[in-house]
Amino acid sequence: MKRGTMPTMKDVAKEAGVALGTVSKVFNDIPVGEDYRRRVLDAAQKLGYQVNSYARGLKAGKTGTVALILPNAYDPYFAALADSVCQTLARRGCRMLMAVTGSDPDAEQQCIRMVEQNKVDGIIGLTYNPALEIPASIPFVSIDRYFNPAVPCVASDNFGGGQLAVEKLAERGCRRLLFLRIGADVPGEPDKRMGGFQAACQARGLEHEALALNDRDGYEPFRVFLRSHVEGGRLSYDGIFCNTDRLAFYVQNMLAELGLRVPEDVQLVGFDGVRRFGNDGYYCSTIVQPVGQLAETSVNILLEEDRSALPSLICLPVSYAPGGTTLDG
Amino acid sequence: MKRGTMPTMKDVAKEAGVALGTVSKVFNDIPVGEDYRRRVLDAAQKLGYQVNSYARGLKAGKTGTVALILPNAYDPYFAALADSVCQTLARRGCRMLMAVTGSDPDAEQQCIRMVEQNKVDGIIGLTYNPALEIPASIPFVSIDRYFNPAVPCVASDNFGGGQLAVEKLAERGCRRLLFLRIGADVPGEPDKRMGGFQAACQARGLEHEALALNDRDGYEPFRVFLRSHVEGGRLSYDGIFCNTDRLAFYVQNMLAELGLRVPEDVQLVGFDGVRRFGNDGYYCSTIVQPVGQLAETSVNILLEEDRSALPSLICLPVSYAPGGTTLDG
DNA sequence: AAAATTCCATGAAACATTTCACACAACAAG
DNA sequence: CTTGTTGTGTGAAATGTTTCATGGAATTTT
Repeated sequence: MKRGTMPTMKDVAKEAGVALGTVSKVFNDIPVGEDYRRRVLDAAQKLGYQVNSYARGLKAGKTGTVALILPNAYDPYFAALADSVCQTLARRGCRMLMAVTGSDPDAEQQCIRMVEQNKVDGIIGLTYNPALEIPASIPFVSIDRYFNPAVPCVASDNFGGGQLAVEKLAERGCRRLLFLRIGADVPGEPDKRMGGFQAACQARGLEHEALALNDRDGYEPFRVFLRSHVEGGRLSYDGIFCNTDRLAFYVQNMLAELGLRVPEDVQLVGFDGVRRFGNDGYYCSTIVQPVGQLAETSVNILLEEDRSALPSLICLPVSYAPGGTTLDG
Repeated sequence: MKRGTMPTMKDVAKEAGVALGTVSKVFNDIPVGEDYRRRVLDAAQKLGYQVNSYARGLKAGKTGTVALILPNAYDPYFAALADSVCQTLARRGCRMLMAVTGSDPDAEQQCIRMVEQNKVDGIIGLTYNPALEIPASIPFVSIDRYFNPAVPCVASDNFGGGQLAVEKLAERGCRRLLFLRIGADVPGEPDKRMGGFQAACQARGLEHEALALNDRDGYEPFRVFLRSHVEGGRLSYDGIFCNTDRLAFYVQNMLAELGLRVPEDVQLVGFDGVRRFGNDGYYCSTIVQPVGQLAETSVNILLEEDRSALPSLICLPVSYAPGGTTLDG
């Protein structure tokens, strides 16, 4: 072994006085005589040997690296997801390659090509391009967006979350509910929140209305809408369900501007379970997405050995967390 | 080329009717006859060829991947940094491998070994283990923590930030200043915020005091301290500088509990420039860290070809942003 | 026009691993 | 004592690149 370079398996083999293949077996948990195993591990320890995962990847095809493709890493929901995925992968001895797309369809496609080139063992994608070309040669799991039965999709139980929000608001005395939605206009699992809201309202015979807008429209139309529904200092609704915590936050400010008190006059429930400073309180009462489970499930499916019968959609249970914008005991 | 497998350079060479080396040159931007270049690119296009960066990494040593090691990905400052680093690297044609440590010294060391094994081209570390063993074989840039002159460290101008906070508070009429600090007790660049605060107060002849606590103590001691400094409904201080936005947020709540109005009775400045929901308003008036520049600078130093004369510490200018907790015009 | 020089495509070797056919030893069965 | 069987270490081949010494063609020089 030359000085200054990293030791190789060959060096370890020589040091331990065993064959190259034996060293390989030891580092791949292939049964080997206990005495041999010891000798190899001792030699490796002494030389400071570490497997070169690029050489391994070249021959074996497996690289122990998984790519996570996200719109961005700063949005707290995405950040929490990235953190969870990274931890989950580490627990399974894998590394995480991260790529951010800025929600740009072309960038998404390019990211996929980029990480594909890097020979990752799989891709977890949180993408918005409905026409995304998903590589057939490499396992892919989608979060929050369903493509087709052949592409496993992991998501929160968005429909159930919509129902849960209605249930909680109704339990707390609300009778006239409003659903507010903002987001991209590519169809995705999160859109089912509205369906759950409507189904639950109908089942309970509650008055309800919905206003669904696109990101491009901004938040102003909500303000206009709310203002036009105030009569005699009272809002026509006593409960509002927003499709994201961020929207709920804006709405809370708008209501304050209109002189309406939350939660006394209007109760408010958001969605996501986003936390202040990443790990502190909630911004509002909210339907919490099981971020840890989303990560865990995605990774499990991605690394599943038997890929012959994978689920096409998995919905994970959401929960309710009070955050001061509802009348909780 | 066998069906179902990825095409290799050899396949491209055969398809294009050129030699293997020629194909390699084309994909490494090594000058090659224009007609050859065309033929190769056409063939690659036709076959859907992509360089196998593991094979490349094996032979060339360069892998086009950089590792980012962070305590976690959900804290908004870290999340913003991760996002910026990822974007900066993408712009330079590199991928980002991310590892989270949970601020555990052992985990930090293990992360380094893990990514080292992955043959990354460099490591950007945001670590807390002062005794961290930094691999000599691989470029390393530290953010916010200075190890020794041989390890380049990139940080905000924390001292200047402390001064700036005092300056802004003084300009807005504050005369009796308080510095509050919470954090780990490993020494790091962020500790200089206090030095800047004190220097600026002395230079201006302002009354001032400081309370520096450890994470373990929690926030309660601050509450006790503040309460004990209220006399006749007035706080002994009219300006508070907190070493993080998060602390400032807590302090804001504590002040409200004490019946003190912000900013009328007490003005408050935080540090970090952390944004609500990752990209919305600030939590408080704050000293903003230049996250984009931190990322850019770190990457530049990391990928610098000539590693003979690297800076040992680079401080980047911070700025002030009003956030409602100060009396700004 | 011949010689010298430049240019540039060529393809074999090297990189660090995994895999697999092989051989050898040990042991059981006939 | 021979034959068959099992178990396990061995080392060559293969993986897809980059690099570099080589040589042939084109161009310049004398």
